[in-house]
Amino acid sequence: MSRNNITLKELAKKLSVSVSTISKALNDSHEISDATKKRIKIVAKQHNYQPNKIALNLKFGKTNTISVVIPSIQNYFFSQVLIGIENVIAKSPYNIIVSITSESFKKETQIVKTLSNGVVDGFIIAVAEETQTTQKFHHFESALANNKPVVMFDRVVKSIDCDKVVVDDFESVFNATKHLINTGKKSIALVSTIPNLSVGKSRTNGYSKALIDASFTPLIIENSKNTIKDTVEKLFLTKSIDAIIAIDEESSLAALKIAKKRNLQIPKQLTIIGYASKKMAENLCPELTTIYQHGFLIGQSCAKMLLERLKNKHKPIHKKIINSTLNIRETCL
Amino acid sequence: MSRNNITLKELAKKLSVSVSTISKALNDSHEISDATKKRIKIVAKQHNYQPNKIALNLKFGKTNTISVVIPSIQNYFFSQVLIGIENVIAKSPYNIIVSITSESFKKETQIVKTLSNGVVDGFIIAVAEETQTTQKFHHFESALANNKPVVMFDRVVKSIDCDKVVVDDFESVFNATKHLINTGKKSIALVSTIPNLSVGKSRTNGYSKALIDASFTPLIIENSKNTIKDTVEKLFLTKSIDAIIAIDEESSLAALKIAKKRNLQIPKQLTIIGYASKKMAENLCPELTTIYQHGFLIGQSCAKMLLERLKNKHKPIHKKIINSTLNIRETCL
DNA sequence: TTGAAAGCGGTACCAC
DNA sequence: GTGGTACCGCTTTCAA
Repeated sequence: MSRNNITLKELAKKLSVSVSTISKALNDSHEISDATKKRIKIVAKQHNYQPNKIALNLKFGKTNTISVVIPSIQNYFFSQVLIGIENVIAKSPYNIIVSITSESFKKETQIVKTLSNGVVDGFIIAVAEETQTTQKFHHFESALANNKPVVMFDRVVKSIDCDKVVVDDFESVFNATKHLINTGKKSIALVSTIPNLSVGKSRTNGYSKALIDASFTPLIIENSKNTIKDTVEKLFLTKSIDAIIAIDEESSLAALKIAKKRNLQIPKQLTIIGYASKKMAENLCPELTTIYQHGFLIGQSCAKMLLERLKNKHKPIHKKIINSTLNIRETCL
Repeated sequence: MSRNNITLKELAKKLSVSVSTISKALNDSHEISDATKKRIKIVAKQHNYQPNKIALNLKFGKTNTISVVIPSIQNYFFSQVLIGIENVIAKSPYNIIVSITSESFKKETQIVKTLSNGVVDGFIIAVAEETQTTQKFHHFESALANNKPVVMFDRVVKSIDCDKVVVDDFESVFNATKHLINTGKKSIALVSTIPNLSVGKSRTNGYSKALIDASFTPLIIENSKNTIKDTVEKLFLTKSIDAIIAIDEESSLAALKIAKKRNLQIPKQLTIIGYASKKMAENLCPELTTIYQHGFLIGQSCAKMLLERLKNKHKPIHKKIINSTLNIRETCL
């Protein structure tokens, strides 16, 4: 295990020429004679010279790196988005660094503040749950003030003036609920473990609106991921339900699991529409009807928007909406 | 949207003191009077001064950042490991940047080479599939030569002399197969979509050894993720099988799906042992018996090893083995 | 065609 | 207690 990379200075000494000559030669400047270029390049290769990125970053005040900040990596949606971002950025001169907040406000602020100070050129962010509950957004303002553009997706902050890519959460759940009503369901419950998230609220609102429009009373079951199964079990004991909208993966799995445990016939006695990855949905039994959010597309859009913004800081702020689709599978007819 | 962060120099001008005074004051040097410190700190806070990380990195020749390179983020195992790494690193002064190779050799070399040049202080890597097939490892050697320690996990390279954390792939599949033999299974097939991976080979070898030890003939079904279902279907048509060992998630899901399609009674007519995330395994029906790899622990071990190595470059190379456990669920008695 | 030197944004040694 | 300056590794302008 040897020392750090060889530097220009060391090469210069070895070759008895100046540092600037080396630099120019390696960058194929016309100022340098072909002979010297050749001589220098050979020695550089011998020593496996690689320019120090950090020095370049400092020199040019940019790093060609963008930061992707997501609350969790265990979440199929966020990993889909990440792949979409990757897909676009890989074709650009930029690199990605991914950070995970674990839904923590403190981690999020720390990450954003650290990376703002010269480490990255811009951000793609889905806001942590804790940040959405505390409603403290100073770190985003500071990044923007610092000339680091931000693109928010899915979990966005209304009051922050930046590019955004969002899902039609309200509409998609509204439509799904209407679909259930139209197929004759009389008692539709909503199950959620994400009441604190903006997306959870929008989805719940969409559900409520559809029910109220049809003169039904909303029945909203909210609880933590740990206790949601028990809560669903209680629901079945106390109410007679013929359909469930589960607005996150945990809720969806809990609803299906408990329904099966109680030997309910699906979808005959109970219809379920939920959220889950394609892989999960297709391997459950019965296969789960889902509201599919096109994470890959969302990621692509975020990346494109950020690249645009990095090119042109002054174009107007844009908010893009990506529509979800209802993927009908066995739990729903 | 204003300019970049304010610099020490600009602060110095505003306050009519020297740059060094500002720097010392903000770093609470005893050389500076309390009055001046106060004055400077107030103005610094007003202007939201944050030291430029890149300048510090260049100055000190280290970045307090470590790179985690994984082949895929869609893979439950790698995300488990990532959480484990996060868990340890979060308590250290280091930051993590995550990069995804998508199993591509080219991406992997690009990532490692780019980050080696001053961007990170060390690596935690699971080698890409393509790298394992091409058997080109120069980028790792170059990182090590560059004084950037590397910890490999799961997908490791024998010939590279670095710290490693591996799973007992051979033994765990050997034991699982023996378990099946001991419970009276006569015709045990192995299904795989990862014949090119070192871990796939080890698992398959473990299976073969157990069968041969018991004087059975191995029956190995290998194919791509896209076509594995068809291959399994053919298997059922041509052979009479009473147990399957599926050594990756795709294979496991395919085996279960096709078995159900053919109305085989599980585990009565067909026993299945596979690989899958806990969440997936518990929500399949019947629930899947899995070989569980303790990804979180593996991640923690990797992180601890790298931190140790960064502290002490000269301690002997270490290879740690994390044993898997067989999580018995409904597909196996 | 080559080299000297300034500068990117900090820190720290050494004078004063 | 405060300020000047060299240095980290590189690029680039300007002079030779």
